[in-house]
Amino acid sequence: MTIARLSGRPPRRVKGTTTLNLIELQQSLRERVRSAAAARFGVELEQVPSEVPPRIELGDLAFPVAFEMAKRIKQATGEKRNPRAIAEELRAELESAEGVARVEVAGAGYLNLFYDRARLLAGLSQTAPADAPAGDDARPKRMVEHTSVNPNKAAHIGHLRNSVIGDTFVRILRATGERVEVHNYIDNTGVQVADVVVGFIHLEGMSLAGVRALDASLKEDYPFDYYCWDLYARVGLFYRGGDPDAKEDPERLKLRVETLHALEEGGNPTAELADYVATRVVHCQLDTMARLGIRYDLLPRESEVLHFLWSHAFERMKESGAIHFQTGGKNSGCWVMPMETHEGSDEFEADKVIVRSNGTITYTGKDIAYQLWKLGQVDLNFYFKPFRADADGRAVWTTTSDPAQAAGHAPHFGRGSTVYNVIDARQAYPQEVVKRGVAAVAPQVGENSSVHLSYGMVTLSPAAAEELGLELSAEEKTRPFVEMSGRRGLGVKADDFIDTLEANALREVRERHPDVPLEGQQRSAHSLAVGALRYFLMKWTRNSVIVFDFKEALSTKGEAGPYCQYAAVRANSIFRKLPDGEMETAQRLVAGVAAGESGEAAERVRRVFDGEVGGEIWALVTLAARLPEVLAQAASFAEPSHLAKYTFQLAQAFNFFYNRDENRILEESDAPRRAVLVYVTDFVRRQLTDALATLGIEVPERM
RNA sequence: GCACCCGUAGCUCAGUUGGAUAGAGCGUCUGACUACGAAUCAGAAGGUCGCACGUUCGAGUCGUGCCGGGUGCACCA
Repeated sequence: MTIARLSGRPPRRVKGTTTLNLIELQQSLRERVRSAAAARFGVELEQVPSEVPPRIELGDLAFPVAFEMAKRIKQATGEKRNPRAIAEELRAELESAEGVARVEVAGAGYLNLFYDRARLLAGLSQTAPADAPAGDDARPKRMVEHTSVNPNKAAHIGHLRNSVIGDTFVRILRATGERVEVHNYIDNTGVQVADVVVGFIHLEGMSLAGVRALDASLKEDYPFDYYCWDLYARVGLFYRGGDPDAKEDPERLKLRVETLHALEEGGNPTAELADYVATRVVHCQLDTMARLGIRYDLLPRESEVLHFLWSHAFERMKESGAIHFQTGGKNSGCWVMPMETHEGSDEFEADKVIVRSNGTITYTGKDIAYQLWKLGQVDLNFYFKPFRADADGRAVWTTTSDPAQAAGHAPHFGRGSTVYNVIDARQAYPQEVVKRGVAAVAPQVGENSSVHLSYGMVTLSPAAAEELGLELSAEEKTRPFVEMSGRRGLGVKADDFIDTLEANALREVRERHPDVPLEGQQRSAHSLAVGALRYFLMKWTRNSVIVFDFKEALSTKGEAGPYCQYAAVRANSIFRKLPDGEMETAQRLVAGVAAGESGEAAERVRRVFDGEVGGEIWALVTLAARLPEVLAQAASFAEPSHLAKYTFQLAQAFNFFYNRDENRILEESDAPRRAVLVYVTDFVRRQLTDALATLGIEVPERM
């Protein structure tokens, strides 16, 4: 990964040249505007906003600063100044800057800057070295929790949205130089696990040995997590006495409560069976995520939060006064956290119960405890042991209550500075409670250290639901979408869907490349399937609800991952055919022009960027150069879809460039022009490849 | 009742912390392949940015009020 970092120390300069870096250039121009505003007009600008003009003809960078200044001058002196006149005065100041060819005042008072294109080309495409490798423990650590699927069934497409958002966000943070720790929380003692355990024990009459035997007998096309998926749905039906529309039978629900209690208690046969089931399902889910290149550092388990962490966190909550014991009223006998900001009423209680009157802990309570640990606010550490190794050999760790199992060489987990929880938008309120709880217990870390990375759910179009064999009620048919439901067994299983994508992609690849060995075809098909799926889940802003439709999700045309991959593949294929040494020649030429060399060659390089076609090429270069800025923005807004949109735009711009007859590289006979085209294409494919990699998408060799 | 999210082209969605002529994809129509790879490209049609006030030099973006849709407000997770 070679991505310039935006914050911290400035990017290095290449020795012996005066190559300009785009970010440095913008900084220095901003400084010029600021000092000129102060010197000529006595206006102190705290920040100098800049923007990219809507069209390349309007320039490379614009400062809409004259409007604000006119207002300030009027406020200070009462004198009315025309924004255009102000802009005119600032213009000369900017025009003399190195790397700026000219400045125009446009519209009502925009300052539009045109860069010296040929001169800047080398600097734009110069990417700073990647940041210090992880292991630098001094840097603050970002904690990202995602996936966290209940370990009682196979993951579906809705879970994938969570994982892909989380994983992409992790990649974005790392690309901007952040230190990141990734958690996948395992709720191994919750209701959902209890329900499948009820299924195994009471519907199937199995003991742990029986479950093991069953597991061993299952075939590849119907693995353990699929079995649990169906069993879980059967248990849901069982609670309702066999009628999906009936109410749950309180007598049958007693089995759930008993089981849940046994799981929380631990150290009994039911808990052992549950542990086997949950662990096996986690392995399956990890396999699914690994297909998409998603991995984790740590799998913290609820059983350890409960048995190990809770008592410490509970003490801190009590000491700090964040919670108190209720002796009367509706919540009598409970430990509650007051939520003053929330209006209470007869119907809705304002206070949030943390510990129930029967002594058990609510989900919110556990979450506050866990969150406090992640932020290093509980004076206790878990024991850790390796869970398994990833395909690349790196260990994924998990927690354990058993000191005998603890590894002596575990990494230093926890003690993060900021925690990002990827959780769906419906849990906004409980997340708010957790955030408040953490801040109440540990005011020094405050509310800002907890970020709820919320996202809308993935629902099914009625057509998709019917394709899955669901009979829709009349009411459901009128709705724009149908919610997925594990309880009803309704959902698009992640592995099934990836299989379909791979099969489709393989068919296309085989058609185009019948000579390539099957293994190579499958590799490409896999990359394309991952590209299609990850892009599909990433192209929406987090807020929007995705209505899943098979046709749309399977499409590889238009705004889709394969479109972006295709642009990179085409660029790469040019370089496969390019004579040896031509890339190096191009680099020398561009570097020479950047260093201020004059002469006929430099002049011809300059001319490449003239005119309409030249303007288009330049627009492509500046768009490609914007990747670091986009990454920084995606990171600070916590909105990975910005990167997806940018990647698509870059691919689109490249295709536009590529399709122009004037830009056919291998047929270009003018040597300097050809060199510039080679140089630009190489830069764009590198940026495109980096952008895709940050989205978790590889560029296949062929497609 | 209270809180949060959403309303932009026929459909699905972007819109860079208030900026220039509101953009994509899909769909529709018209064109371009003995290919630096057509999973592509060029072009056309398509919008009172839910409505009304307000703030501002400037509003899809900010404020207020309506209208319409979604979600949440458990001793469930």
